[in-house]
Amino acid sequence: MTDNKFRKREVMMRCVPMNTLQAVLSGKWKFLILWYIAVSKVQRFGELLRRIDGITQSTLTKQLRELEDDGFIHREIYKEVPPKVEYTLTGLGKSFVPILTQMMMWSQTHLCSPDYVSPYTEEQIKELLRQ
Amino acid sequence: MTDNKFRKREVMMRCVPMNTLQAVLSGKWKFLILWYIAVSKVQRFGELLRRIDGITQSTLTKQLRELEDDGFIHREIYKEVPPKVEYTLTGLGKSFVPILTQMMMWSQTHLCSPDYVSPYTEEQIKELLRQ
DNA sequence: CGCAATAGTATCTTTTTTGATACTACTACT
DNA sequence: AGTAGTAGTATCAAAAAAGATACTATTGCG
Repeated sequence: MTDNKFRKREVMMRCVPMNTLQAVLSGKWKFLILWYIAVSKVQRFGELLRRIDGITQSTLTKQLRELEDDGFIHREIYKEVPPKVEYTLTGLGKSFVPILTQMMMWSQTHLCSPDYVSPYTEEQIKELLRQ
Repeated sequence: MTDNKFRKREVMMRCVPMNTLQAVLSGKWKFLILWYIAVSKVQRFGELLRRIDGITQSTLTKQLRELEDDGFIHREIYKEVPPKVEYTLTGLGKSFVPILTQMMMWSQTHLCSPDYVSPYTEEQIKELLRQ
């Protein structure tokens, strides 16, 4: 699976940037999943399922497949028992992290209550903005 | 309608930033609508309908109402015949424009074909990043 | 009078997305 | 032999989102 395979190829060809982005990352979970993978770098399926509040197993599976098909994440299967699968960001995925980080920060200051305390350290943020 | 009225208040109270943002701006059209309003600053209903490819009138109405309820846009009704309604960004909406702009630019370089030519001038981009 | 123009609303239907539930495979451990 | 643990799949159901269609109001114009 390379960074150049997209589910919605037609959209990409005559690309209108916002339309394409919207087509690829719309839905209820995509940003959240990318964010959780970005923050902890490597994620196993079960851990994502536990962390992302409210998502079901089948939905998570589908969303991860789509993100993989669209080139945002890589799925590494370890031939172990019990099974182990790790999800990591691809180059494309990593390049999107600074935007996710800014979205998180924007939401923090504009949507969350004023006394909200960020769970992320400044160093963490800096790193997320860099990658 | 102020910047502090949200459709999904419960989400905001115990705010987990990415969750809240996702809850408020998910769906197939929100980013696109905000983007079109941001780029041309003031928009009439019919113009948005013509510009946003594939959206239907009833869907556009619904999405605009939600964006209004969530404090991103302002709806100005002119008591004229035929009717005239203009949509503009609120303070909250404007504060989100730099992120939209970066999303657009990211999509341009990472999703669109390499020979894609941006329809936006550098000055326009600069201004969009500032506001 | 009949029509155009604009921004809708009100219903109903379809499509898409998400969820619930049950099931599988493999191995180690008790 | 039965159970736990992981990452699923398969099927069906429900909910949410989006779309189609018909309708409204107002006024100026021919």
